Amino acid sequence: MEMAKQIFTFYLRDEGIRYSQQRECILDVFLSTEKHLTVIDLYHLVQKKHSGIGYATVYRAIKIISQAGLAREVDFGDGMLRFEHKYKHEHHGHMICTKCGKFIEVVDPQIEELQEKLARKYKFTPQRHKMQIYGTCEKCKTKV
Amino acid sequence: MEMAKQIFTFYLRDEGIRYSQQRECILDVFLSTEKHLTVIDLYHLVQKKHSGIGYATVYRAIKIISQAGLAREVDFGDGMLRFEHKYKHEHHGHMICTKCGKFIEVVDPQIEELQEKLARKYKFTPQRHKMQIYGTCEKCKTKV
DNA sequence: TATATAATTGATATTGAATTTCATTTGCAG
DNA sequence: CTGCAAATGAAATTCAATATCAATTATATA
Ligand SMILES: [Mn+2]
Ligand SMILES: [Mn+2]
Ligand SMILES: [Zn+2]
Ligand SMILES: [Zn+2]
Repeated sequence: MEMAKQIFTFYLRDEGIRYSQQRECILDVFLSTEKHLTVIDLYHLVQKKHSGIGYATVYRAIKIISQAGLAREVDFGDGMLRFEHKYKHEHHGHMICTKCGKFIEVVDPQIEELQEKLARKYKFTPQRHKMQIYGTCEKCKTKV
Repeated sequence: MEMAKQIFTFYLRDEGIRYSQQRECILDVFLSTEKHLTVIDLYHLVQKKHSGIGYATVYRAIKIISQAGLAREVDFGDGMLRFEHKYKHEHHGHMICTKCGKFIEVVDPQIEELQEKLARKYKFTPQRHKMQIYGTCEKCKTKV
């Protein structure tokens, strides 16, 4: 079994949360894509495998998957929360095209370091951070 | 008249948007505080001066104030959009305490420069960007 | 393995901020 | 002034997030 599923199984056990086919299916579907999914997106994907699984179950499952450390919530400011992989995916920022919605994931150790430094300066204990650049991607730049 | 109000007046004229007592009052109230206000916050403050002004008018006015370049929308991820001053306030990130809600405004030219560099690297034309660090402030660190 | 029981599920209801609608009011050009 | 389009304020609508609840199901234990 892949490591991500192991982590999930152990998390369930540790927290006294029950295993269920629904939760396994939802995790499988989530792990099988690298997209930044909204709950509705994930629900539609899950429907293809098991049309009986309800929206509320998907909603609750992805929350648990997040708590288990396998997903990270990302907010692109468009009114819907998204979920992306967290396990074996290093922290990154996003550059989001305001025209086509496409985004680029960016990693910059220098920025990360400077952020740590800022936190130290203000005696702030950082837990998570967010870096987003909104603008126009190369393709959309040339469009009218 | 202060410059900010000038800018607003000219923006209204340029856009063919009418002047109104309500809009002026809402702008005055907004300019008179340095807080990060939600629409409801601003509405309550406006109520103290002119109790007849409705929520929808405040909502519409702060949007116009933003468009005029006097306010910036900030999203601390708690489900309510906030507005802060933009005019004569340099761009900054936020460190937000997840325990008490307090936040610290941080400016780091090095990070800004690195972000520009990242954008260039991906041929991305940046319009605005966001940097937020969530964690625990000095006071809350010691609490249970 | 059968049973008790507490967690989970799925349909549905609720919440709350954002946004829209619309009848009335008002700014302002002529 | 007057006419009329824009603005206002109350209320309605939207929609994602979250809660509710009766039916179902996983799992501990006898
Ligand atoms: Mn990502
Ligand atoms: Mn600020
Ligand atoms: Zn684009
Ligand atoms: Zn604090």
